[in-house]
Amino acid sequence: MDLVFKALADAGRRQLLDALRDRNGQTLGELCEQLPALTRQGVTKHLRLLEEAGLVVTLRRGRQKYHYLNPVPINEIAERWISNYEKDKLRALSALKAALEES
Amino acid sequence: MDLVFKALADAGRRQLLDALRDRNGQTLGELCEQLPALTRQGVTKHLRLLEEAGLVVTLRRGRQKYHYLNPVPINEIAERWISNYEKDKLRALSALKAALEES
DNA sequence: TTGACAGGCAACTAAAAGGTTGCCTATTGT
DNA sequence: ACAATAGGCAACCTTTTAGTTGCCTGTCAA
Repeated sequence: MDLVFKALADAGRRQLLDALRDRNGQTLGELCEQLPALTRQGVTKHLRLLEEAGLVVTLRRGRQKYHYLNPVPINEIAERWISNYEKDKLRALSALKAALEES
Repeated sequence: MDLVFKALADAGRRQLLDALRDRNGQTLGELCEQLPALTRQGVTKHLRLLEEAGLVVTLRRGRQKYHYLNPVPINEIAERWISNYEKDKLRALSALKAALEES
């Protein structure tokens, strides 16, 4: 769990998660194209952390490595924090927000 | 939003949030008792980050400072990640499963 | 009004994290 | 077979972050 929070703490890694959300199963090279600010090795490091945190699952095939988003740990965060922290109030809040946006 | 992730990345800060969840409105001194591993100044630093992230709201009265948990940013995380990721969750999982089974 | 209590500020140290360069391995296509 | 492609590993540098110590400010109560 600690690893998940650490992994989410970096903007570059969140960007990688976003990239995988937009298109799942990308290779390292493809992901690098979407983070031009970093070198390939930099991206590799981020992906390793994401993988260790269980947020990304990889599949090596031939000389490419495909990366897949695993949403389960994020879901677990929600379970922990949201359910603990005034779930009722928040439900009321988002209900109110939805109601307001509806009109 | 970046600050929220950074703030949540540290185990000590999450511990502080837990302490406030268990009993809201604690003073710095009270919070220090629950983190005996840290000095008062260390706890102060953590609380400042939590406050900057909007996760904790404070109220100074006399010589004490009361700390209150603000669950809204955590809810926003959930809104962002869960709603986005949850939506794709089944698709991602089945894509992953299909990819794994293909080989 | 003075001492004790609650907390704040600043400088410093140590450890961790982000990022790079350079080189190595394995796979694929010609 | 060999050149090109996809990625991995390790050493290194730099910045950030966690934590400390030391001292200062404001408030309350005797």
